[in-house]
Amino acid sequence: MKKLNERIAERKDNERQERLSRILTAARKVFFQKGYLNSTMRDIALKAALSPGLIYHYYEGKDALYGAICEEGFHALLTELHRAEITEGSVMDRLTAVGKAYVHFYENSPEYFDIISFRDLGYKKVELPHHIRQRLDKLSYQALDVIRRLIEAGIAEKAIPPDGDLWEMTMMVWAPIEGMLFIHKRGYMDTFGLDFEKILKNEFRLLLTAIKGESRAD
Amino acid sequence: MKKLNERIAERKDNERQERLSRILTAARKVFFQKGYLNSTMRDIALKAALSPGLIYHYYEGKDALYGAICEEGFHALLTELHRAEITEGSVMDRLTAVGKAYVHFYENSPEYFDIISFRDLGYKKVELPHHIRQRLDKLSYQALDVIRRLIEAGIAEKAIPPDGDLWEMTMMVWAPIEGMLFIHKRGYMDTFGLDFEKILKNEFRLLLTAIKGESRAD
Amino acid sequence: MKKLNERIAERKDNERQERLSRILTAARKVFFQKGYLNSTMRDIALKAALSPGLIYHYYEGKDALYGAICEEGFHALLTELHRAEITEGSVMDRLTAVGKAYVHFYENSPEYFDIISFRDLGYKKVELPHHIRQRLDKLSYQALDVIRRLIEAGIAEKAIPPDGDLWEMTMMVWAPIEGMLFIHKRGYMDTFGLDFEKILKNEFRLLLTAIKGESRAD
Amino acid sequence: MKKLNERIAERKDNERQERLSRILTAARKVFFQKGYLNSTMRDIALKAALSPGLIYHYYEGKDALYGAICEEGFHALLTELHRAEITEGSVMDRLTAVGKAYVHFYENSPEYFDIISFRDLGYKKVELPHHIRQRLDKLSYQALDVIRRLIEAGIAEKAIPPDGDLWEMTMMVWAPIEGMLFIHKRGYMDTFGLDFEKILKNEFRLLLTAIKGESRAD
DNA sequence: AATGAATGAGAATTCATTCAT
DNA sequence: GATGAATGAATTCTCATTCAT
Repeated sequence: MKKLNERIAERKDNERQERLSRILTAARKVFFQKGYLNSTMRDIALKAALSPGLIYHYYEGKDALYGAICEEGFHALLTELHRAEITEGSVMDRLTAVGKAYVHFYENSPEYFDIISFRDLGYKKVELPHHIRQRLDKLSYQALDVIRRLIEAGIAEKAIPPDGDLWEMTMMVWAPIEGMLFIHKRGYMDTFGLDFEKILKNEFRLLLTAIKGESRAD
Repeated sequence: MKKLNERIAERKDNERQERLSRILTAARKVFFQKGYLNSTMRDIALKAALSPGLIYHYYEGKDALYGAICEEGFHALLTELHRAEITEGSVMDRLTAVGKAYVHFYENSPEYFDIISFRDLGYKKVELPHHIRQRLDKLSYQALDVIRRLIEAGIAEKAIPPDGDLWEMTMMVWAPIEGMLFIHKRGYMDTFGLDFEKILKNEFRLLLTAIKGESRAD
Repeated sequence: MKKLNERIAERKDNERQERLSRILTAARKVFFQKGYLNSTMRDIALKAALSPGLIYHYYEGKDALYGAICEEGFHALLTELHRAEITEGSVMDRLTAVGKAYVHFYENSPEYFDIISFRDLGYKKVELPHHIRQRLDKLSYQALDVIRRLIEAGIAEKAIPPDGDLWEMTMMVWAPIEGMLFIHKRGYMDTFGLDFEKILKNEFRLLLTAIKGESRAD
Repeated sequence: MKKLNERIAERKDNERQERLSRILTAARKVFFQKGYLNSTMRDIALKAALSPGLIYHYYEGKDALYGAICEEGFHALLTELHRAEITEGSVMDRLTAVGKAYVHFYENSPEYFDIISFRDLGYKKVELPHHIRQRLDKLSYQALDVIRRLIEAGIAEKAIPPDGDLWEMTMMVWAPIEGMLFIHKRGYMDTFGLDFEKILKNEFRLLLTAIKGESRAD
C-alpha cells in the first residue's frame, strides 16, 4: 500500500511531466513557425498557457528549450532509421531502406531536419550551451551508427568488401545523400527542373554499386 | 596633360575606393568573427575608424554590407574554380582539379565557405533583401556552371557517357563532395579520427569511376 | 469576509492602477512641456522613475500614450461642458454657459486645448494609429453633441427658430467661438491690446441674437 | 556705360536670384508633399539639383527655408485679399469679397493655408527662429489689416455703426470665418453631410447683418 | 561659390531573464 | 510551485549641419 507522500510525489511527478510536454509542444509549434530568433519566450508561454517565468523552472532558458526540440528531432529521426534498419531483406536492402528513411524524414519533417542540420552552424553563430551540444552530438552519433552497423554486417556477410575503415565507409555512404538533400534544400533541383526522386534513385544505385564492387588501393 | 578636374575626379574616386575597401575590410573581420547577428554596425564603424552614419553613404545597410561580403566569397570561389577549370590535362583531370579547388576553398576560406553555404538557409529565417539574394543566386549558379561545362566537355570528348540530363549529372558530381564537406564541418571526421584528405581522395576516385563507367536505366 | 485571492487580486489591481496613473502623470508632464515630438519614452520613464521597457506593459507605445493624454483632455472638457449643459435657466442661458465653459477650458487647460485641437492636424503629417483616432473622434463628437442637444431643446421650446439643419446650426454656433479662441491663441488680442473677455461677451451676445432672430432663406 | 565689375555684380546677382528661386521651388514641392518633419534637406537639394551644403549659403537652415515658404504663402494670400479689397461696389460688397477670397484661398491653396495657420502651433512645438517669426507675424498683420481698413471705410461711409474698437470689430468679423474653415478642415462638415458653401453663405449673411445692425452696450 | 563626404547624437522598441509575492 | 511585472541593455538607421577641398 502506497504511502501518502509517495502518492503526492507521484502526482507531482505526473504534473511535472504534463508541464514539460505542454511547454515542449508549445515551443515546437512556435520554433517551427517563426524560427529560433523570431520566437520569444512570451510566445511560447502564451501558446502553452503558462507564465513565462514558469518555463524557467523546467528549462534553463531559450537555448535549452531549443536544444530539447533538437533532441526531439533526433529521436524522431532515430526512430525512423531504426525501423528501416531491421527491415526484412539483405544488408543492401536494409542500407537502401535506411537511406530512404533519411530522405523520407527530410521530406516529411523539414522543420526537424533543418533544426538538426543547422543546429549551430551558419552565419549566425548562435551557439548552444556546451552540455546541450554534447547530448545532441551523441544523438547525432547514434544516427550515423545505424549506417556503420549495417556496413559492418555487410562485411560480415561478405556482401561488402572489407577494405577501408568502417567509419570512413560510413561517411562515404552518407555524404552523397546528405549532399543531395542539401542541394535540394537550396532549391537547385527546382531551378533546373530536375526530378528529385529520380536523381535520388540513381544516387542510391550508384552508391550501392560502388560499395559492393569497390576494391581500393588506399 | 591632365586637366584639373580630371585629377580631382580621380582623387575623389580613389578616396571612394579607399573608403569602400576600408569598410569592407572592417565588415569582413567583424562578420567573420562574430557572425551576422552578433555584429553591429557600430562594431564595424569602430573597426573602420569611421562614424556609423558614414557607412550608409556607401552601403544601404547591414544587409547590403553582408551581401557584399557574400559576393566577395563567391568571387574568391569562382576565381579558384575557374583556374582549376583550365588546368592542363583531360576532362577528368580538370574535373578532379575543380573538386579539389572546392575543397581547398573550404579548407582555406572557411568563413567565406560558411557564409556562402548558409547565406539564408536553415532555421534562422533571416532573409537578405530580394535584389541582394538575386545577385548571390546568380553567382552561385556560375559556380555550378563550371562543373556543368566540364561534364559537357567530357561528353563531347566521349570520356563521359551521354546518358542523363546534364544538370542532373552535375548535381550527382557535386552532391558527394558537398556532403563530405558538410560532414567534415560538423566535426565527425575528427571525432572518429578519420583522415579527411584520404577520404576525399577515395571519394573522387569513386566518383570518377562512377561517372565514366556508368550506363543507366533511368 | 474577503478571501485571500480576492485580496491579492485587489492589491494587484491597485498596483496596476497606481502604475498606470504614475506613467500617465509623467507622460502628461513631459508632453505638455516638450510636445509630442520632442518627448522621448526615456524622458517619460525617467520622470516616472520606471524602466523604459515597463511602459510597454501598460501602453502599446508612444502613440498610445499620447492618445491616452488626448483622451484625458477630452474627458476634462466633456466634464466641463456637461456641467454647463445642466445649468439652471433658459436654453439660452445654458448655451451661454456651455460656450463659457469652453472658453474656461481654453484658458485654464491650454495644453489640453492644444492637444485636442491639433491632435493630428496641420502640416506635420504625423498621424495617430487608426483605432486611437477613432476613439478621439468619438469623444470629439460628444463635445459637439452638447451644443446640438441644446439647440434642439431651444427649438422645442420655441426659443430658437427651427429653420436649418440641426448640425448646421451647431456649426454656426461653434465656429465664432472656435475662431475667437484661435485668434486669441495666435496672440493678436495681446498685440492689439484687446480685451479678450469683452470681445467674447460681445461675441456671445451677437451669437444669441443671431440665433434667436434669424429667419433664413437658404 | 556699365563698368566690368558692375556687369559681374549684376550677373552674380542674377545667378543668386536664380538659385534662391530654384531652392524655394524645390522646398515648396517637398514640404507640400511630405510635410515639414518628413522632408529632408537632402530631398530638397536633390529636387533642386543642388548640393545640400549649398542651400546653407542661401538659407540659414531648414527652419529658415520653411519660414520662406510660409512667407510665400502669406504673399499669395495677401495678393488675393488685396485684389478683393479693391473690388467695385459698396464697403459691404468688398468685405464680402474679402471673406470669399479667404475661403477661396483655403480651398485652392490648402497647403499654404495649413502652413500659415499652423506655422508653429500644435502639439509639435516646432518653433521657428525668432526673427523669422517676426516677419511672419508682420505679414499676418497685413492680412488682418485689410479687414480693418474696410471696416474703417464702412464707418466713414456710415454703413457700419461706429461703436466698438476697430480691431475688436475686425476680430469679430474674422473669427466666424476662421472658425468655420477650421471646423471644415477637421472634417466635421463631411461627417455630418453638411454643405460647406451653403453654411458659408449663411455665415456671411449673418455676419453682415450683425455688423450693420449692431448697436452695442459695451 | 560649390561640393558632398563626414559627423554623431539620438530614439523607439524588444525580450531573455529575474524575483518579489 | 507559479505568477507576471520589472529590468535595462542593446541596436539600426536618420539627418541637420559642418567643413575640407
